Amino acid sequence: MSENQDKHIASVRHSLAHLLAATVVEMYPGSKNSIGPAIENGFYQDFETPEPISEEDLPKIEARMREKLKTWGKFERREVSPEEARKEFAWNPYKLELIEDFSKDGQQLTFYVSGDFTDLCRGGHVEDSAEINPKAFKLTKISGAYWRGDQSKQQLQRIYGVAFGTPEELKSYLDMMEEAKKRDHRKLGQELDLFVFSELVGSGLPLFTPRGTVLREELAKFAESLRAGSGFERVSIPHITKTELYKVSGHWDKFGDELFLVKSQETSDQFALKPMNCPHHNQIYAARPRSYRDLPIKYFETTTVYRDEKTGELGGLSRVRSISQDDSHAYCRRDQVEEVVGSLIGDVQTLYGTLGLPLRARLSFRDASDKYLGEPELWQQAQDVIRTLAKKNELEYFEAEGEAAFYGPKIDFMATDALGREHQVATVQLDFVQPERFELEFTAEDGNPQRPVMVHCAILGSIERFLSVYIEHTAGRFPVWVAPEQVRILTLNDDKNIVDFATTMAEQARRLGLRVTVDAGNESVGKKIRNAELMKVPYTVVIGTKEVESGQLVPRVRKDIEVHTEHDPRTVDEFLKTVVHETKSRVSKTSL
RNA sequence: GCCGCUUUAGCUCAGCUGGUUAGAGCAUCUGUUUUGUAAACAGAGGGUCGUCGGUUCGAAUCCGACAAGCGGCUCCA
Repeated sequence: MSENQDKHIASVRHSLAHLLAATVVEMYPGSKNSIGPAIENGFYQDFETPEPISEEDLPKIEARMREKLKTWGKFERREVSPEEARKEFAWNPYKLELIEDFSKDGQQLTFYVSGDFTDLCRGGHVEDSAEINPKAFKLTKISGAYWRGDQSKQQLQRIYGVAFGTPEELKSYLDMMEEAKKRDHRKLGQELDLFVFSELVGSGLPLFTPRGTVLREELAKFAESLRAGSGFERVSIPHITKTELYKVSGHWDKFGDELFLVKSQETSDQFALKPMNCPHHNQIYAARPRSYRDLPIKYFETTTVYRDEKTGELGGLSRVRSISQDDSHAYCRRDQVEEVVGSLIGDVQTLYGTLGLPLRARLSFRDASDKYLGEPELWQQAQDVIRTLAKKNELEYFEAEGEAAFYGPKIDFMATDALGREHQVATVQLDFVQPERFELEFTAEDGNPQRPVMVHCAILGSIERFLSVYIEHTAGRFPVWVAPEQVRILTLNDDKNIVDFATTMAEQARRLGLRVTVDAGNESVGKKIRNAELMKVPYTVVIGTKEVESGQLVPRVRKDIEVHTEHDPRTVDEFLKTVVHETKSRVSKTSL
């Protein structure tokens, strides 16, 4: 899309926000519109309404908008004085507040009039409302939003709409949303039996079933193997700590309200569930004197942290209160930062490359403000290193000034899923502050103590959140190496030879480390195939008299998997060997 | 946390304006059937209608509180 088209569609969306405001004010007397900009894919408008508007009212409002659009006419601009503006909007406290703000800054106030509706607005509309295609917009949802995004202020009702240049574009957008709904990881989690929530356990605390646990473990194992390859050593820490730890680290002030506190009945110490792992890992580092020769020291662990997130923000696996991380901390000398960060970037690329998720990197740097801790010279050096590595690793990247953490610059990775949606996933962060707070040291060549630089990294990030992305990306059709159930063996009937053959084959497969089940139930083959398909099992094998007699089988391969050779009959051994190979080498396309 | 909506069997959902033993499909169990690549047939079991409280002669249905779930709460006239 060209820049002009972008501009035009934004003005269409903005104009629709006006139309929406006019329609609601007309249909719900006493309503006061506040603001309504164009946003990605559409627009919204915030209202104070005497009665709550519900989702069911949207079609009515939409119909009335189309009606009004016919005679809506041109958008006419008029410059007005603050007095005039105040008079016009005496009924609307939100506009009055805006009028005060803008006129205080000496800005020229402007009205835009179209149809029978006048609004305070700085502009950016279509010239004539005939440019708005009445079939290319739709009101979608309704929600609460605070006046000026401020929790302490009046809560308004926000009505959202989507709008495009043509009905076809609208349709393809709505189809995409439909597809996203089908792939919703919460729905698939239920259908594929991956995880559950229990009211007794609490919200935001997912329980993983055997199938879901396989997913977690396979992905974590992959991340662990990359870590091992990069010289990280595994450590293990308890999930609680005295709160003292966070007072030293500085997290107490920052994370205080997200902390789950744990009370001891034995001692007077106050404990907390860990909301992050670095302070614990730091204690392992600090437990003995370190030499420059020992560095970099690299600790790694797959473990769970707990954060008391706001209940309204929880949802499925995307936002949980028990967060499993593949978390690592490397302690290194300044001259080792490049090597350490470089190898982590490589690991991130390997993992996402294997999973088929394209990456984009945001280099989050500091700006000129003084909220950042640590020597500016060290920052500069670290940011240069990051930029150099981004180039060297051929990352698709952009720099974001002011996005750095207060303790150091970082690289945030975003993955694009099969529906084109971008999700923040892996992160590599430099930290100049914690080594200081914990007084971490190593003895340098000259015998003097020095501070190490800390590098935090999570490749999967939060495993729960990653799973939500990955389930939706694959629509539950996991590659063979990740699939909770890799092979399902179906029996044609309950003939003893057939059942024995199937059972023996399953045992053999399990000894090879494969995840296999036997369906010997009293159902038609068609039904059993259907069940296997619904569970998205990659390979299904039917065992009948033919197979028992010949010892050969023709596996049924899940449709999305690309098969590189024909489905020749093959022996059980040959088949299982292929699946084992695919599992070990983490291929997603079968070679059968 | 805040606003709006939702909560009926393991799952997906019916149940009109409050009125007798709350329904269906799938799943489960039991029979029959012995099946060749996306749903065989019959029967049975299963719900204190999210929880607690209220209104009423009477509540799944109306009201309130709590819990859980869903859509949002950054985009600034």
